[in-house]
Amino acid sequence: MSTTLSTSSDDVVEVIFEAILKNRLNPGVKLSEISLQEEFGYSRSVIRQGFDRLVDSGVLIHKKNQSVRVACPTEQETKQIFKARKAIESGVIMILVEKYHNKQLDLTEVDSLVSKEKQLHDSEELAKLTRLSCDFHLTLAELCDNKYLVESLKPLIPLSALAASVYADRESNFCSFAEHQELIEAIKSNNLKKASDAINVHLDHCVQSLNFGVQVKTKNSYSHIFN
Amino acid sequence: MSTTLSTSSDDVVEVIFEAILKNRLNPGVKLSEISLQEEFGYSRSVIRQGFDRLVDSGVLIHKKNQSVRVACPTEQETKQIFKARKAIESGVIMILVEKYHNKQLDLTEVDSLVSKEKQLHDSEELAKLTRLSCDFHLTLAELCDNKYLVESLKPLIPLSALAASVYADRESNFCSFAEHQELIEAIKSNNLKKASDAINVHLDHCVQSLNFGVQVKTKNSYSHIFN
DNA sequence: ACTTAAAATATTGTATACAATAATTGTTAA
DNA sequence: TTAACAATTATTGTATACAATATTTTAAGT
Repeated sequence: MSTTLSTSSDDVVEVIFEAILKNRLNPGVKLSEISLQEEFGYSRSVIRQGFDRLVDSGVLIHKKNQSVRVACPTEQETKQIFKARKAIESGVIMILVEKYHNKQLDLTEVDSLVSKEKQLHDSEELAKLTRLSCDFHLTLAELCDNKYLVESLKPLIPLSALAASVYADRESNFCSFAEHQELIEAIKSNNLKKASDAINVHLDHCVQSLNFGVQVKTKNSYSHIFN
Repeated sequence: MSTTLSTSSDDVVEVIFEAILKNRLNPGVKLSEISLQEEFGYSRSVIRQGFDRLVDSGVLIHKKNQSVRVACPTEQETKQIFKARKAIESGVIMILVEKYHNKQLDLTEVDSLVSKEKQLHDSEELAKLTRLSCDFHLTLAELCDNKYLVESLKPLIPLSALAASVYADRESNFCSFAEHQELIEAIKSNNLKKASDAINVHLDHCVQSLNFGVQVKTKNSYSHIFN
């Protein structure tokens, strides 16, 4: 839930979210307040405000008297994240089906998102794809016109991206645009059951595509990752 | 999502949540940092950290350069809050039905919560009832063993309590313990459909019991509400 | 070379100072 | 009395200082 009028710490939150979605900030990376002070031009207190909010959402981890670190979801946490997403996003889809049925829903934005995904997929630019597929899920939530639902989902998206950056290998089809397309078609078909199944299957597939056997490796440097 | 090791601002968050659930802090009440400084014994920076987190969750409202205020959900916001809850709590119930079916769920805690609710209802101590019915819903979420789901639901509970304190009149049966009992029975019957319907109907009833015609009145003083 | 311990450095936790802004009070005029 | 405006007070937004804690480096001993 953002403050009614934007404050400086919003920048910090936004930039770090963005860096995670762009795969610039990797799981486990340490972020010290004074270092980022130079990066942002704000004083430590402002940086810290942003950190606190990110810690609250689970995207940063904070142990007392230690620097915050980018979260590195375990296998169990990843499964929890997607279970929570299934709950929230099932609700999102239910609302959207109803809205669509009542002709109160404009899907052109998501349609174009999906076709952009297809383009990037075909041109094999995988780095940017993560970003787009995150946008897809968040945009669906935003179309519900329910800020509480959006705020519930919001932290789970970068967390999912972090999980993917740890456990998804190159050839794994982590968050398939084809399934996004099917989901939209299901909504358009006014078929609640079909749409509901589609989102649940899609999110299950996300988890199934991950390889939890990999050795988790964390990086420590973070220069030039915020622009 | 709490910090891994607890910090001082946790106290602030906890105490304010508590005060709302106990109906001590009413919607619209202004909270200044320096005033609460004396109340808590922490310095302004710590109070502010707590405020920031509560603003993030939507429980406090913050406009730039003005004191934070306890949220006062509008009719539309209240409906959004309960729509979001339906999404999240439907997911909660699905998980619990599965867990119960696999004999991995111990319901004694919620059973005793419901019977306490019944006792309070019979003795007509309505003030404490709000607190218990909030606990009921949060406890169900906690039984899922999914911190993300719990954190999604957590801010919606005090927001619901605030909505109730504005729109529920004395005789309205806002969050009926009888329906809580039915919900638990449905889970125990291993009937997913029945349980899923029960939570949706219950949350719909909560909204329907509210009277949005009332004149919203906000208080301004807040002495002796935190203990 | 390797381990351990101590010293030095860096970073966080909290309090506080000061400027910018909002809220309040007081005064004057109609 | 009431309304409008000015002066005062109170409160927030941000930066910074200092103590407490963690991390890193250095040095000594084996």
